[in-house]
Amino acid sequence: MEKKDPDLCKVENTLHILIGKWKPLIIMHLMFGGTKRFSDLQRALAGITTKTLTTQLRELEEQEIILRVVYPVVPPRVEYSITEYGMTLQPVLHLMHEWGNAHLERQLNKEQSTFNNNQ
Amino acid sequence: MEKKDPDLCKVENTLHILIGKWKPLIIMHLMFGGTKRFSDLQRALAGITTKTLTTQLRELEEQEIILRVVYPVVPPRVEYSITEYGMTLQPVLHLMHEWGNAHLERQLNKEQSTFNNNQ
DNA sequence: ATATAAAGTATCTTTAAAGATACTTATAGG
DNA sequence: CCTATAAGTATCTTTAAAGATACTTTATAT
Repeated sequence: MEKKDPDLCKVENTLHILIGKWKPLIIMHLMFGGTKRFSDLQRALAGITTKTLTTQLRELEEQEIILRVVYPVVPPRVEYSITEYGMTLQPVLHLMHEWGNAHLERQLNKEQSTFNNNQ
Repeated sequence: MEKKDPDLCKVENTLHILIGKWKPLIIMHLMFGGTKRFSDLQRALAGITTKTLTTQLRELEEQEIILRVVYPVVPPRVEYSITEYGMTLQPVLHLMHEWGNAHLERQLNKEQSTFNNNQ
């Protein structure tokens, strides 16, 4: 990027962590809501299936963004939390949030002015 | 995010702009390489098909991230460039690049230590 | 009259992500 | 001994993104 060589672009690395319909939401729930159980997350992410949630959590765990702790009890108890490393994503997510918010407002304004022009 | 309400999370707005196997690369080419013709981009993004390139460019144009200028000549000449608004993505991409780069190095170190442990 | 060039369209096929649904496991409590 | 419970698996189907390939347009140079 500094060398103006897009082949050296590492943006995809970050994108790869974040891509997945539910991943940003999962990360933010754990980042700001603290430790959560599987069923807590499933409740919070209304509409996600167990299979999808499992897949997303396993991928995030593999990347060491989240931690999975299993308590050997019956019925099972599994707790998910953000790792220290996962927390390093916070500034990135924050900036993306800011830009995304501004982008949304821009789009609303655009629609509004289209509406006005059609009056 | 500030209110710790992930439903208000706007990260997806940004992600939506960036998602697409080639979009970050297209944006960065135009952001750092300046105005480019369709065929320039196709050459730069080795392996992309015309259909895919067209789709990605049209979506970015629709979001006003890039500008498409058609010169009415034969054979056609079409130039793509980043918009002023598109340039506002630069800090976001920069941070994503930094994090992605660090993440890559971390993964390489991890592999290295696995290798050492297996010696 | 024909071939060429740039920037696409139009279709069809492949692949990957996500969703729906049913099943499993092991034990504590009634 | 039967049931309920949490955290999943296992399969199958749907949907969306991307890729492959062939075709189109039209003024100009040959």
